[in-house]
Amino acid sequence: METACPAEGAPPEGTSAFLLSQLGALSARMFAERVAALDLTPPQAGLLRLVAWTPGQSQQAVAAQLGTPPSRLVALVDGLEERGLLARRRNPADRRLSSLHLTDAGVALLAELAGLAVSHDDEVCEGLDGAERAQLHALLARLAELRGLVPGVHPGFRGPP
Amino acid sequence: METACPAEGAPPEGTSAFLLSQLGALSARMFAERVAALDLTPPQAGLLRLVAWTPGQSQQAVAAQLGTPPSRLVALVDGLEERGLLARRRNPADRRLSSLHLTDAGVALLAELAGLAVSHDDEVCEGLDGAERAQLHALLARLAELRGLVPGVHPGFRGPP
DNA sequence: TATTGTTATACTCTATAACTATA
DNA sequence: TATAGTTATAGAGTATAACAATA
Repeated sequence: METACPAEGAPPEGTSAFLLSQLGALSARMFAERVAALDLTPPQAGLLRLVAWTPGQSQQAVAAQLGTPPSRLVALVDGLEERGLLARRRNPADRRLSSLHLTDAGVALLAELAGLAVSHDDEVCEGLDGAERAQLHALLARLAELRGLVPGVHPGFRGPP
Repeated sequence: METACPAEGAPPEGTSAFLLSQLGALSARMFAERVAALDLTPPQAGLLRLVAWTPGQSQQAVAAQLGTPPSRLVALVDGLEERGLLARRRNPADRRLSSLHLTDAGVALLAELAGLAVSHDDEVCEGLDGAERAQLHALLARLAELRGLVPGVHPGFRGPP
């Protein structure tokens, strides 16, 4: 597996960290292609997912969870609202706040997204048998938990500081 | 590990593909921070690495290997050349071609980069014991090979189509 | 005419900061 | 005055296409 490198002291390209970056980028690109078929970008899909998970939150709260500035949410929500997937509900008690909710169409699309995620995962793991997939998943889940990665928050967002 | 989701049909956020994207993005961000200490961007580091690996290639050839348009290389090479890390050598036989080579300073910096890559890998794998690290590395290497990922080509570049 | 490297331009994405409306 | 959402602006990074030099 190790190949000789003509330049003295060249960095090891085959580290797990490097492979993780490569495969992670590949997985993200493949996912982006798939959600594009649903006319969604990965950040839009991530927002949809988060709103489904914790409905009724304010845009500020959602932005904080995603680790993105609130201003970025505006265009994101706008796009999904225009397509009837997401809805802003003004809080009558404090009219500055608008809580986010999925519409029925949004829930339906989310179901499609779920199916897509399954086939995406299958494509990414293609070539590994069942036992190997379980091993890989266990190791990745361990690392993610150790690093405090928020489940469901897409890498398109930085995540909380 | 599985938590209930209030929205029907929410996509499984804990797939290996999703974890791979999350951890890959994290690893890439951590690497970017480390190379920033050497005043390099990840694409610059990737270019340095590739030139070390296959010195003397034309910019067109390097661009093709990285899967990036040749025009993008210009600024990249400019920056590294100004810092005395990389050198263009005009081919006297065909003066359109300029081959790329590392300078001594470039080789020295590459050695630093190698050390950095090792500690980066260690940081990414922190929390796993030796056996688990070996398992993880084997699985990732298998996947990378199956997907035809070019060793050493940084995710900052798309890679050959 | 074809090819290498370069420049010019435009586009996408994101963050920062100023603004409004409510409180 | 303080806060939620919005708008405006600017920056980084990249791709596309036009260009000049050389063959």
